Amino acid sequence: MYALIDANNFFVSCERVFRPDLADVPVLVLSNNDGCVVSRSNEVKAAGIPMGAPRFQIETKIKKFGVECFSSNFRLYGDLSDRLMRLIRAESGSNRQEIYSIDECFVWLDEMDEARLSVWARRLRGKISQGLGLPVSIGVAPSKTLAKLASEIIKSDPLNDGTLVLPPGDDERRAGSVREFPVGQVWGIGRATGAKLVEKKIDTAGKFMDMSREWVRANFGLGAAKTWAELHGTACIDQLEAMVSHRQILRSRSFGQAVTEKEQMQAAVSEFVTLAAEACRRMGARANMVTVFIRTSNFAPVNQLYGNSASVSLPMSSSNSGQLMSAAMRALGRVWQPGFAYKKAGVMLSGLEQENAWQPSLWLSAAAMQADERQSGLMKKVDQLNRRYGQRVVGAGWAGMSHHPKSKKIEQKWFSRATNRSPEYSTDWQHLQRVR
DNA sequence: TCTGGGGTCCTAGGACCC
DNA sequence: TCTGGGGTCCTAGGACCC
Repeated sequence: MYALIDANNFFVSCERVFRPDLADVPVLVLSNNDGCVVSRSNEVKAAGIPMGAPRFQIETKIKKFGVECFSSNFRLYGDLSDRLMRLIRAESGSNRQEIYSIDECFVWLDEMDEARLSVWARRLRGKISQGLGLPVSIGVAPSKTLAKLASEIIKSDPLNDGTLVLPPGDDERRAGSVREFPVGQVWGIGRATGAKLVEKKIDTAGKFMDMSREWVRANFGLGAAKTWAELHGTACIDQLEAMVSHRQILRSRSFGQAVTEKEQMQAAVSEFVTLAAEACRRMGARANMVTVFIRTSNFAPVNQLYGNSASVSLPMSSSNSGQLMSAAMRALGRVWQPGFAYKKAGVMLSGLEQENAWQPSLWLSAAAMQADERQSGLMKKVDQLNRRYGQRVVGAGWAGMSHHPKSKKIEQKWFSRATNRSPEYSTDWQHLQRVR
């Protein structure tokens, strides 16, 4: 049996943990750069503000309903997520948890009777509420897709205790709320497949389940066929699927103001390289390819649209900020075109291999190997310093520096806008909540 | 008149998830 | 004026081999 534990309106709930005065106030959280809505309280949903709406299109509703708007505070959400996952792990045993996203995880359970499963779920939900103040929905079922569906059903029903168990082989129960569930909202059925199904008059999970598996496979591919089997109670999404090591690392941002100078773009790209390289080292990996992409606004007039990317392969894989940086700068040089107003850029590391199992080139000299080891040692020290004394005490290239290496001051136009970011209550001593 | 059978690898694009 | 930031997997088609 699988349990899915899913935090309700996660980012909004994180803000409310430290702002109990907002418990009954409509609250929303905006994406980076204060661009789009990424998390909504139930009141905001009820007010008809859709997920992903750009802020400037909903100004009147924000005023009308008195909506409290937060800029995103990912250090806060990340820290509360860590605490949530640790608490769940402590309650369910190690090796039984699979973290699926920042706000949800699966837990693998032994088969018990329905009543005991239900008690287990309610107890866990209570502990999370008491320990962290976060509301969660818990679905328990014989497949991940059904567990997820159960949590969705129960989340939208305010009159229950936030947990729902779908026991194996219980077709009677599934005949009700599961069968009526809109097919387009089933995990694994997205917009495109959902629309095609509805066109064929298959608009609920039940009608989808009534089709033959062969038909689903032939018309919608392997993914949809797996979803079909999972809905029928056959677990076929691999237990460890989400746990395999990462295949790529991407760091990108939309800019607060458009960037038109190459030096500005270099500063931004070097910041993204630094972030990506840190993430790479944190997961004990090395990369052998660096990709840089830059682009104008998607909403720019056609003759002012431009976007391009370039990749540079490294002679040997690396997690060294300096080496990745010089590769990224070469890639940027290939795609940079003057005369455009750039709104976004990013850096991707791929060809990842594990540090303890990386494949050096056959022609690599002993001296080069030694140099690589020295560089790795240097990076470890840099990471330690930054962890201990704060972000970017030590950096490479232009990362996070307000000055160009040639000491020419450059304005950091590309920094994201964040007009209403909450404090880092749980990760920064300076931001500790004051109790009066 | 007739035009094989069996593979691998890479890439771009689409679809999906949060 | 203003439109996010991460990821994964599958599929089709092209290029190549014998």
